Amino acid sequence: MFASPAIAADLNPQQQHAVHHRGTPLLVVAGAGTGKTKTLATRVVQLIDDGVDPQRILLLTFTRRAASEMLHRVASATDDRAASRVWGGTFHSTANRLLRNFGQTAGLSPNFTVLDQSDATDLMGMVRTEEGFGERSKRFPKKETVAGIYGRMVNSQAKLSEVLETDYPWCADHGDELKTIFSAYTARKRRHQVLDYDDLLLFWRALSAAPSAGPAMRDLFDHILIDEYQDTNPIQSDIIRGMCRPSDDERPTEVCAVGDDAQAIYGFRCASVENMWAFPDHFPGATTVTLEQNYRSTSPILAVANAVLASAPTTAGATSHFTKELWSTKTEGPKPHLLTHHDESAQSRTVCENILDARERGMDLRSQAVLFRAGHHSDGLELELTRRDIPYVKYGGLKYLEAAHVKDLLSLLRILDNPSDMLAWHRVLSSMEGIGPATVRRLAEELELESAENAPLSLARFIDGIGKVPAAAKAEADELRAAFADCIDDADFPPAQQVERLKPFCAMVFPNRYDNSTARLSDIDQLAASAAAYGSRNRFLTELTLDPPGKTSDQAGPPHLDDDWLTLSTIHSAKGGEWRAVHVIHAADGNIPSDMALGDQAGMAEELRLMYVALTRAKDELTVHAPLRFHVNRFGQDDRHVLAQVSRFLDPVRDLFDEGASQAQPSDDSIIELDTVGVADEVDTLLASLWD
DNA sequence: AATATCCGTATTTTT
DNA sequence: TACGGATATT
Repeated sequence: MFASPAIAADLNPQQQHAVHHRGTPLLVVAGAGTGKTKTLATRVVQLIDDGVDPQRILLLTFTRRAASEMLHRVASATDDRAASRVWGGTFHSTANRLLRNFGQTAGLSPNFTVLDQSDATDLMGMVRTEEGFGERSKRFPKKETVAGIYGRMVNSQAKLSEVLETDYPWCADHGDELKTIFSAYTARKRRHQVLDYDDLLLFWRALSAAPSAGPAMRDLFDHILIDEYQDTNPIQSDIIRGMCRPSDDERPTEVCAVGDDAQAIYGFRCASVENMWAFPDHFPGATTVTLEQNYRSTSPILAVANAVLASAPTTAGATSHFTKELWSTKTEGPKPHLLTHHDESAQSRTVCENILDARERGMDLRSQAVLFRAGHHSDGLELELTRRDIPYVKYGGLKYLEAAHVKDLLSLLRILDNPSDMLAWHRVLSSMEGIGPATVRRLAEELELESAENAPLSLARFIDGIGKVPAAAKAEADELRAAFADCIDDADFPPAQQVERLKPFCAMVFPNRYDNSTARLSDIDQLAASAAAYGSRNRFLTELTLDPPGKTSDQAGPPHLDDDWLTLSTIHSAKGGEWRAVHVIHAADGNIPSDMALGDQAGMAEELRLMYVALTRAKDELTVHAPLRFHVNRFGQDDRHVLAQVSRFLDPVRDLFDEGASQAQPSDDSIIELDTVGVADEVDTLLASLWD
């Protein structure tokens, strides 16, 4: 029965079951650290071993990183070529791939452009202005809010009125205007051959349900495996069902979903655990396998994680339906530490010292991580790490792609790739000296940009010199026309060279736009370097939007230390990761749970699961930090503080921790800070006494 | 019509 | 801080 004993030899019986089960839909409930990745990868290996054609296997993961990690494992257990033929990737990247092939039937050009979230928001903003809801100061919702409403409506498949009522009550008066904007937004996307993230899923779902394309799409795969099923949304659930040949088919598609309802942390993206809970209903006859043996963490760490989860209210916002009690054979290990600190800087110093200390004990930086709720929570720590020359890489938070100058360059490429991409034209044209909204509008008319069929012609017209620009923009426009002319033929001019060719234009335009233009220009070189990996402009652009580099550029660290670095990560981006030593920082109430989630039951439950995810990343050593004082506002120079308390999720389980206050003395800085507060008050009182 | 300047306000998580 | 929006200036 076990064709490849070597492959599956070190799996436990439940894992074996998950690997070998055939014939009915399979749901694997896999607790944190229970070997989920290994099990899924082994199942793929086994399928290939059993003679399934690799390209008839679809493996859907949450991130591209997860997909490549899994396929890497498959590759090392089979021959590499088999692994590379498996369809692996995120829902969005798979949608992209399918739509490039099947999209024509739905009226999509094969080189449509994919808008990332901020592009989509900008487009929504443009439409909002055009429809006349921008100027008047009648407090119309901002473009971010409009985009937010739209996204929630689409992804949760709810009516606009419902979304307004439950999530945006203060916008309820603007229902009609929003409808106008949404339909204009949609029309515009279609006309210009651009898709936003949601469209990728919507088109995929629509195609799989279409009488013509549906059967062809369902015929592509015999096995569909989905990772992180608890974080799928209703559309994705529809897609899976739409892609499956039903159980009464001659050869039904075999589905295998893997997930952990205790780790659902993407509710804000309309993911709903209900998908996972409803799996047995959606797929009649489904078998459920539960993995409970944890191979990652020591028992004392699991004890804390289990206790946190168990303390969740079992009422409405139920945290886990699939009960499981994680256990480990790694019974030995220190109790987790819970450290309170005087303030953030004491926390930063303690974390650094603990990390260096662990390295002395032989734990290299790569097996240590610092996790936090929000991207900016690591700001203080990053300063301290830099000061101490500790190299690190940060995952999550602000992305390099969102930097304005990077978008500038990508817009240039996007025009070449899809000349009907108005958003890109808009950005590029208005970057030139003396060109504002009115001139852009006139240019768009002269170039006949509005009619999508003529788009390539419009680009040709621009290159030929059509489109009068103000004198101040003359040199810039000439350079742009020349650069476009050189780059227009994608076939024998690789994307990296196109980026290089477009750089002089950037060099002319950046100084007016940005104060640190040299630094920004050197980023363009970096972009050229990453473009070198791609054969075509369209591939490069699409990959970049669907799989943006998750890490922000690493700041600290002399080059000779580059082979060892510390990981900093948001908890969201840490999903699936594991490290020997984990520090969770800013575990104070208001941070975890985020105070934005207070007052909302479902939100609170999700924050708790977030804490659970953070705690279960640790293999051997876990330290949770809570600074008890922090600044009222992150920005201004004022030194007002508020007192915080240890996260409410940890408070009830404190006896499972070794507790301590930070050894770090308040720094000189903070002593001065403290005095200054008093001094300032004194001075103010004195001054006030002068005019009272 | 474009741009310079000032003011106020924000505060998550990501494909 | 840093960005968007509104107002003032060129």
